[in-house]
Amino acid sequence: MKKITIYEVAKEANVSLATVSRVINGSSVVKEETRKRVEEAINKLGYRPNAIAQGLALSRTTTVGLIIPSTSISFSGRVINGLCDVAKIYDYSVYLHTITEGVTDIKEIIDDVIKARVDGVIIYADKDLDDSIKLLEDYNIPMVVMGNQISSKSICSVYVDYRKAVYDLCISYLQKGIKDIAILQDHRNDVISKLIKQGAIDAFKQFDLDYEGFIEISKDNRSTYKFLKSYFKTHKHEVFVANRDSQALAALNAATGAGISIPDEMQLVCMNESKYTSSVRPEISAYVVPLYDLGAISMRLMTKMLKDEEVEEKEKCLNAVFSSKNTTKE
Amino acid sequence: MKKITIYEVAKEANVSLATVSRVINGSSVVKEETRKRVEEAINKLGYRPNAIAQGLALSRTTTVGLIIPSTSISFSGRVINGLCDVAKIYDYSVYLHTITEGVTDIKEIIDDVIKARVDGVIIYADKDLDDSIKLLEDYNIPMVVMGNQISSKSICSVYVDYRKAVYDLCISYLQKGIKDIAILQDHRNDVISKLIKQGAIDAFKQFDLDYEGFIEISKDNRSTYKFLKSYFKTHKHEVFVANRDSQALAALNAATGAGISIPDEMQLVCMNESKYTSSVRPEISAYVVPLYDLGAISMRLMTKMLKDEEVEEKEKCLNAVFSSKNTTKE
DNA sequence: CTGAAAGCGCTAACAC
DNA sequence: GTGTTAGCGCTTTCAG
Repeated sequence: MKKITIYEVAKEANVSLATVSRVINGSSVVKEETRKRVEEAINKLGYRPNAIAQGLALSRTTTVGLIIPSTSISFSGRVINGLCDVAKIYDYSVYLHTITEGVTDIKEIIDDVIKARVDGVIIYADKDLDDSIKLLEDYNIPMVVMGNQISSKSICSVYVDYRKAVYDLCISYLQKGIKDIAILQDHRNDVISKLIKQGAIDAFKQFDLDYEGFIEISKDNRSTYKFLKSYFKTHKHEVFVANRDSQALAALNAATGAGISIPDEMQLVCMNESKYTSSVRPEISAYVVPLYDLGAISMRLMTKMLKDEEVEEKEKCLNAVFSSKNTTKE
Repeated sequence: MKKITIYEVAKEANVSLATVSRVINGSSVVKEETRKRVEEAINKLGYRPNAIAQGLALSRTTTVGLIIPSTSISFSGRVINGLCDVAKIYDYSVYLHTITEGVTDIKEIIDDVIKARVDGVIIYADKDLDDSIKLLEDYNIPMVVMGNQISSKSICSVYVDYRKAVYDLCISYLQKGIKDIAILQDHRNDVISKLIKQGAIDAFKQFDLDYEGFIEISKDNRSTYKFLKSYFKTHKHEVFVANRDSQALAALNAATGAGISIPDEMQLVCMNESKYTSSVRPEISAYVVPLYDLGAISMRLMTKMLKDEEVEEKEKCLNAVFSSKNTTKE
């Protein structure tokens, strides 16, 4: 199948290429008859407009760059689904870039998306990405940040309010007189980890208490499980909060292994429900985070920015909903 | 930051745009001094070559389309990592497309990648994608199929030999006189599910036996867990094989719930190890599938095809390695 | 309503 | 070595 261009179509339909272009873009009023003729020619020849040439002519690519840290890609599968589905609806293409710490330099990636002349960039910010964001801001390219609360002239963000979730959680426990609430650090998700901690701090402050239940995992621990296994030999808490599903699983196993009965002696809450938190026994009580929506809404926001539609909320907050299972009481 | 083109750079450096182009592409011999001058101009102006224009001029985009069924995207996170990492090395960009059954039409997606003039397409084939593949073949566009064994002039493939894995597994059990080996169907991964079944059939044939242990899950079952829960009320097997990690977890829970002790009464094997198969207790014996490699090798293969380098193996087989944990004996 | 022609930014012969 | 120029395929005024 040789490459066939707008010229071939024009010749076949006996019109000028301008007319073909008009038909393709469904623009100005083309006489019904000519349109028919052109469309037939297009079908006959199997013509597919060259998006590259269009991009060049329009200085617009209907393409967005998606930047995701490779560490969170499995976690963000559903995010990508939502994002792509919406992109499809609005006829945008998605350029995928993963950043692997130590391997891929974020600067290079930014360079790449700039070169590719994407119309916008959507970036999943599990770490502190201020630098990169500033870099992109210089290019004045519309940007949506997922997972972080931030905004500016050309930046919107969509995030899950983990802080509030933990805040509410802690408040409800504190009201029952339960104060020994431990929160496990999550190196992989700095930003979220900090938010979660903050939520607890804020809640405790309401009760005139200082929060001191944050458990730091020193960097040299090979795995959360290993760490917790020894941790639970000497510690126990009324409530234990983990961020990632795998951390919650690790906690469940380690605690059980150490003879701590869950939920009787210790309650366990995971901040990110997944099919795995409900695939273990006991099923882990967890917050259901609207991942698909996170991606979908981010992309929708992007389309709005690109069409210069008004964006009512530049920092869109999504709520995580608590789903009580069997690692918490009542 | 206004858009700055090769012309601006040329003017700034006091050379013609051809020279700038040469410098960018590190091509022909440019006098060291002029090169310096041009590079300074580039830096000063913050010039970034327009990949779109380059693509047009070269009729080559150094871009590959990646097509992934949205159902397997979480599963394929590591695949994507491998793929992107290698893409980065060879300076290719990745166009991501997810296909959601019932929502996105595969034909539309093929249309999109054609329009985008990608240099090649990498497609993750969990279902039977013969039609789509033929469609792409018409365009004579280099293609790498992941997860399926197939090849032709313009098609290579990288796959994991699940058939052989199961074959070996069955043989080893049969040699011990264990014949009651059940394999659970996996609707989500048709192709693999069939391969796994085939492996058993082949193994049993070696012992002059017909294999009859394939468990079909009728489509109307809401979840594997629900299905197995009632299944294990009346059934029990010496060995139970599941494909996906979540199916294995479901089997573990359902069986345990039904009072079947694992591995004593029933051994359990999962065909796809994940952090979750080893996050439950007992840890599930499973095959470690080189997902990262699957993506990395596929991309590497693609770069070879695109450079017309010789491809020694058009159907590259990857091996899954059995990792014995606590749901199997010895 | 349709055609002619000037770009969009870059590459690659072909001259000089 | 470096500059000139003709495209790559499409959109978009501007005429007609």
